Amino acid sequence: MNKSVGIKDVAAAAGVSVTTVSHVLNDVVYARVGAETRERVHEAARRLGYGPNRLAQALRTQRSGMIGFISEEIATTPHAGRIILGAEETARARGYRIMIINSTSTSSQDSRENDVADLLDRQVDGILYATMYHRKLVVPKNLVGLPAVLVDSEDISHTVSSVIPDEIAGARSAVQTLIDAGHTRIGMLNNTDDVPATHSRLKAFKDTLADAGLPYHEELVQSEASEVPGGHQAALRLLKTPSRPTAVFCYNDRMAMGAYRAAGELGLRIPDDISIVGFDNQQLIAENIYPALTTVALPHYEMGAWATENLIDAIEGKTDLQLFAAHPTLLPCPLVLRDSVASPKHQDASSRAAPGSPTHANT
Amino acid sequence: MNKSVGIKDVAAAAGVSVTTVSHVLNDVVYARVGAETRERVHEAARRLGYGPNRLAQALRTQRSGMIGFISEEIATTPHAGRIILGAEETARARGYRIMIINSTSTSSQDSRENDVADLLDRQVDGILYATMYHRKLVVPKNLVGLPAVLVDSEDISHTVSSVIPDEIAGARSAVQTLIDAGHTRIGMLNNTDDVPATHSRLKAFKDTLADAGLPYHEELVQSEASEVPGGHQAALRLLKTPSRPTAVFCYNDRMAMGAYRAAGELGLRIPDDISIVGFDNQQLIAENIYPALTTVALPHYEMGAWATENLIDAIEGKTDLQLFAAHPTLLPCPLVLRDSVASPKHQDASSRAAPGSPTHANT
DNA sequence: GGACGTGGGAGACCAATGAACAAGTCGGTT
DNA sequence: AACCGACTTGTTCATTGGTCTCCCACGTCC
Repeated sequence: MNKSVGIKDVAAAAGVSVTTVSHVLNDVVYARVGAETRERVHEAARRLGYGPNRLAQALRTQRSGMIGFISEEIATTPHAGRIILGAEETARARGYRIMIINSTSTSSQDSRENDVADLLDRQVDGILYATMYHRKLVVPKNLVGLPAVLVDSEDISHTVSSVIPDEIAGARSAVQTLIDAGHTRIGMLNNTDDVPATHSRLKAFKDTLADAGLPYHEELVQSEASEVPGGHQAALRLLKTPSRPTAVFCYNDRMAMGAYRAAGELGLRIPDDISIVGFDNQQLIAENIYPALTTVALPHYEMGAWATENLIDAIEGKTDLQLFAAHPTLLPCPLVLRDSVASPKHQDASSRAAPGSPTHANT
Repeated sequence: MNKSVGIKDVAAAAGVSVTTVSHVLNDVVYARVGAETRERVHEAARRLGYGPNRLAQALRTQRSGMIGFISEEIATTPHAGRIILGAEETARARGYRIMIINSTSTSSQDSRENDVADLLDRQVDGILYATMYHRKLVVPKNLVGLPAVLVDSEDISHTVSSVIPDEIAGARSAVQTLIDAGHTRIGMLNNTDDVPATHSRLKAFKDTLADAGLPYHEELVQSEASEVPGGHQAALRLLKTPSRPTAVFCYNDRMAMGAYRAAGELGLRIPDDISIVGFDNQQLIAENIYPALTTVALPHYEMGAWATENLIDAIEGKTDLQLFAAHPTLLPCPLVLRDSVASPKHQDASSRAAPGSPTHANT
């Protein structure tokens, strides 16, 4: 096409050397250039529509202004988009761009190392490594020593810094909002996978109950696969216990969706007969089921932003990421209030709605 | 850190010149290098873990191997992830990488041009421009003439090639599946926005009815905002008409979700009393509502892949994108069969389920 | 006439590619 | 015996688009 304009075109147009053009356009402090020459250069650059070739620049300065972003399963979860967005926006604000590589949670350690090497060949200044849910992983070994931050996961050996959601605090606030509404018999629908969230959310559940002086019974926690059918099954078991809880804290929004169905089948209205809170704030679900679900948001955007901000600080020598490596940084999980929580009806806990009685369907 | 190895390190290790290393590593056809030397070079490169500096390479060859991806609202729709994934995977398979820039549908024409210029400064070989839903747009003027493909939108002036979903065929197959199940009174819940999909899906609805010799009545189409509440309202109107349809084609899955709620409230079971088909195949909804929703999938992954494949072909001179510019390329929208469609019960159409009768909740 | 200040340029360098050229070998020719 | 290609095997050098470290020319001042 139209041969793109280079610095030498600007130099010729302004009648100066390329060195001078570089000096004025980069505002080099030690450069001594007359005001009039300066103006000529700027004018010529503007007129020709000059933009520096970032590759040539990168080659010389050893700084590409590019950040590699390795993400597992970019597409399987809407959350990934939020992380990318957080990373992209803060990177851009600081003059960096994001180069994306998609990986899978099942890919071999070798292939992970290749992804890193690949990015390194392209001279990225740093690497963001994101997983699709919070977990502990062994990082590719060529990642250590580099400016790098893990997003939504922890390095099992604690050599790479990382940022994760504060599950405990988030789960506590979810349970607390139930307690604050006056509930004293609260159940939980938990996940069966051995991931950090399963344990932290359960621990937060127990601790919050204990702090409030509320009793905890084994049968109040029912576990199943963390999908809608699992939530449905677990909720059915939970809601059929002799002393039915008046509120349920769900491992995630999908299980909560299953709980909605179970409640509907048992003729229980939400939130009148039973309050429900979820986790994850998957908008498509939480906003759209009826009544809208009160849940805990995962700070995906914020994690992407935090990781990028600190990665760039490290790249620019303003921070030492090693300082963060020992412990993951925790970001708050804010409670999102919607319509699925209410005060329990003050009547004898044994008075149950007759199954099959007229009721609104919960969608 | 460890000074990364360059071609000259390999050259030194193998006892040859850098040119020779370049020649053997790139398998340059006209290079005459002895087999033994070749082996020495390969061995040295392997031993040192050499990988070429892609930036230097790009500078010299005027080909960066990078594709710019401008996406509107990366995070607002899960669909964007599928497009990115399709683009990333096919790009990677061909040795290219994706550089992402997030834009917004509200950003000014100037800012769009800046995004393109930005990518150009970084020497991308081509540009993918994706929107979050199918629409017509005026492209940044510095995009024309470049290797570029629009994903999920059309250039209003038809100068840039693009790929979009085949809405018509997709909608037809949705309606047809209802007809094939034996339905003769079919309603539609449509969107109120003036976007291409609103018109194509309606047209496909009417045409398919006509082709099957089925009558079309105005009151069979109810329009509202294309979200759950809109679907709920529109479905309520539609299902309360004197001659209630036995099947409903919904503009999208969110409206279908609203229809589920309306059906539940009216004591209508899906699919026994009413069959429903959606559009979009938003997995979080379609797979999780009860019963699972039969719907039409939008080929996001495929559009990303097609666009990238053809963009790279154009970059490599194997294709002329101008050939595609006049008409957008249509990709099929496959029907995804789940559980929300059944044959209508063969009884008098006036026998209605009594509202409020015992029923499963539809979640 | 040396020191100093001002305005600007030459040329190396970053890590590669690629066109042109050079050195060594060998068989054949005159 | 000397020379002449032809072939093999590598190397030299310019180039890509910038940045950056000197360096130089010219005035001026004391």
